[in-house]
Amino acid sequence: MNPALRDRWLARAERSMAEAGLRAGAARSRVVAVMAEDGQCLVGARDVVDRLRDRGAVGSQASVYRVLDELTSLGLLRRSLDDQGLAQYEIDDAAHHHHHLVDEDTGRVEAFEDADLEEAVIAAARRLGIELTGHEIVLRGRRPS
Amino acid sequence: MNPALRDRWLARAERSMAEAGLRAGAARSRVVAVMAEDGQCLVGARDVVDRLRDRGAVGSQASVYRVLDELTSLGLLRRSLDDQGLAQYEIDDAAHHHHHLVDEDTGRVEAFEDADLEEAVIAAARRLGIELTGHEIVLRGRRPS
DNA sequence: ATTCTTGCAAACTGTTTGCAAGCTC
DNA sequence: GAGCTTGCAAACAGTTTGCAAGAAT
Repeated sequence: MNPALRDRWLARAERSMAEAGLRAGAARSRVVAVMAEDGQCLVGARDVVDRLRDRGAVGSQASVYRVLDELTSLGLLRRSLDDQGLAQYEIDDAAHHHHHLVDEDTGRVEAFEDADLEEAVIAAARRLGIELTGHEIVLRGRRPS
Repeated sequence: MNPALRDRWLARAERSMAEAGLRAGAARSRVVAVMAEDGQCLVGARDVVDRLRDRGAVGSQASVYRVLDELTSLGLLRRSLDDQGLAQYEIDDAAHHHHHLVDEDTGRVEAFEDADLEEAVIAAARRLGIELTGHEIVLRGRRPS
């Protein structure tokens, strides 16, 4: 977990929520706090629910899902689905552009950045004659032991 | 739709199914036929169901889902999920390695191949120190009009 | 004749929604 | 005090599964 990123995002989140007229209710505050810490790479919506319920911090999963959805609409989170169709979220931060690496052995997902790969994507888009608006890359593999 | 690919896949499908002791029931045959034609790029499971039901070719969606799942287990199809978590399938053919390009305007998905991009992926995996077992790339963009 | 396949309907699971009570500003 | 938030429970949708009737070999 990257503390600088966490704080930057928290600051932005607070600003965005205030601007949108959203109040600091219990569920919302807790979800934001969890995402700032654990949402720097993909977290399952279910995991967020469980983490908050274990702590007794949030009463219902509906609230968690609702807040995650809201934060996504505000551009604070990015939503995706895992292989099984379960919702996952991660912080949406312009300066933290990254892709995902899935370990075939453990199933664990981690983030990576690679400037050359980015350039290759841009070059490919040019060859295809499209104006690129986004892209996602998932690498699957194993770490040699 | 590429007829050569269709025929190659149909032949392989027939062989694999026979080897597995699967019989040529109505539902299975129809699903295979549809996938050979329309499954060269991602098709929604639901679309397959609808297409076959409109034709009166298959009585229940359960059969379609079952067959799609079977074909995936046999390595004949590859399964994924769209943005909304709906199941999608496409032909799994070694010689037809491709990625996907999503048109931001229409939402339509099409396949593309790009050798340089493939190399960039391999190079990135090497830099990351992983043994690559697979990868997926989704490009989003729009075609300049 | 035997075994696989199909269709039906019910079950399942994660996610979403309606509503009344509670809390924030 | 007004109106946003929350929690509960019920609804939802796509997908999966159990089972009895119907085919394929």
